[in-house]
Amino acid sequence: MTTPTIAQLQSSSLTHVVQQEIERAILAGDFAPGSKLNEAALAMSLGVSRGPVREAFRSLEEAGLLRTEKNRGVFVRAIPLDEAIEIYDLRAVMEELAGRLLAQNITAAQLQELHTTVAQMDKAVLEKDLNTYHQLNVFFHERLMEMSGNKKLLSLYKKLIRELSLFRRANIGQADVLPLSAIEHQNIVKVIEKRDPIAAAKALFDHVQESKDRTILRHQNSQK
Amino acid sequence: MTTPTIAQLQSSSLTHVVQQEIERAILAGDFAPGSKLNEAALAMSLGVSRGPVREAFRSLEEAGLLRTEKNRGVFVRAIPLDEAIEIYDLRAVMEELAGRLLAQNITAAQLQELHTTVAQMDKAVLEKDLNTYHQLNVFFHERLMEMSGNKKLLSLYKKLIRELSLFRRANIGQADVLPLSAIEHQNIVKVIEKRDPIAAAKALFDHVQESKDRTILRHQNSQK
DNA sequence: TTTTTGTAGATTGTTGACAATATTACATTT
DNA sequence: AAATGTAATATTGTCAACAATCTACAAAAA
Repeated sequence: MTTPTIAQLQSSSLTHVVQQEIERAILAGDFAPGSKLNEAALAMSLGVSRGPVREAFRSLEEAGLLRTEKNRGVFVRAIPLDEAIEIYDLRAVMEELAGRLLAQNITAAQLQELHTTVAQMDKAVLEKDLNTYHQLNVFFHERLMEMSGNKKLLSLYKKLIRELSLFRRANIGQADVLPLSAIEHQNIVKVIEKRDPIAAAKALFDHVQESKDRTILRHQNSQK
Repeated sequence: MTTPTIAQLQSSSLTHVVQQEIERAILAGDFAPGSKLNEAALAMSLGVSRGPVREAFRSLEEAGLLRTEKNRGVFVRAIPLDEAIEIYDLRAVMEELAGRLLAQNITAAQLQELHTTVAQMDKAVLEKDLNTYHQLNVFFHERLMEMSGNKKLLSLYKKLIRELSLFRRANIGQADVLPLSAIEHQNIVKVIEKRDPIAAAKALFDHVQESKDRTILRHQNSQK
């Protein structure tokens, strides 16, 4: 059992706990995009009154995870392809910025960490372990954002990724593209290590564009 | 007196109205950054109960305009210089993206509108009308984002601008830089009109960097 | 049969009361 | 005079009840 620190106790009002739990459930797929969330039922199942649930709803609505229809209720947002593409374009310039900053400021220890992560990804490719690869991929990019030192960039990036996860199967890679993706990651670390801001920015920008194109293709195939 | 349309009535729960009102008050400077907002007093002055006020607080907290301390209350956020710089860097790549998209997709009518706005800005410069220039400047950039066609880009941009307005005096330009700023705007429209995505992206990126540098300088001067 | 209308039930919107926590003012001690 | 402890007050956190609105379904009319 973990003993919460004072800071944790301070920050966790019921509203906050409820918000975290709903967010977790949405991201885990327990609440499917488009589905309706019943205030009273949710409050009951969490053992709280409707107040904190409503407050959590307002937060998650502003965060883009829920959508409210007056007098009808709140629904898990479903991200259409159009919006997913918009998010990818935004993500591309954000990662571009991170790459430029990193090529200028990254430390040796941070570079070492990136190398380790990329090596683990290569291993996952060899073992055709899709789940592990996906987790490492998410971690790699989030870590890049974090290492950039721009906290606003990181928080906005995480917000966009959360929303993107509401686009159906956006994150489920296909086995055949794993080797390609892995090579791109190797290249990203390489140009950052070279301290080449322009190349690093381009490598990350192109990498996200590739992801976007693959997502669009996959979507078109699954439609017909 | 304005009679609200049906659509407005539909969308406006008390929570939403309260949220809009608090946001307006913050942006108008009625609630200064760092100041505490009293739930009960605010509810009373708006003629509603505390519930909707609390829900509005949660939205505005997620939007980055308020900050909550458990059992102590909510405060208007004060953006430190560090964070303002981070926001400028993010804004730069977002406007860069908008410029690239616009150079490829802008219509003749939209170009005409930009020319009109820039002409009005030139007029404001001649008349040394700081307020009008500032308003036109905000409008010009927001309109660029809107014309880019990326709705996510627009909404995120507006969110960042709102937060930036909590950085003290960030938006109050100085008379002597108006001509410089105006020329930059002329150049932005020119390269978009040329349908040169790379030049348009660069022009907008550089323009935001200039704003950032001016803001930092102004901050340093006012500190000492 | 199809459409309309009306009613019962369920769900959300709002409120005021109560509990928990923090702040303030003041007395007491060092 | 400063520091500490304590009671009084004010403020936030949570809850449950009531009001307003929507939904579903059945009955009536076309």
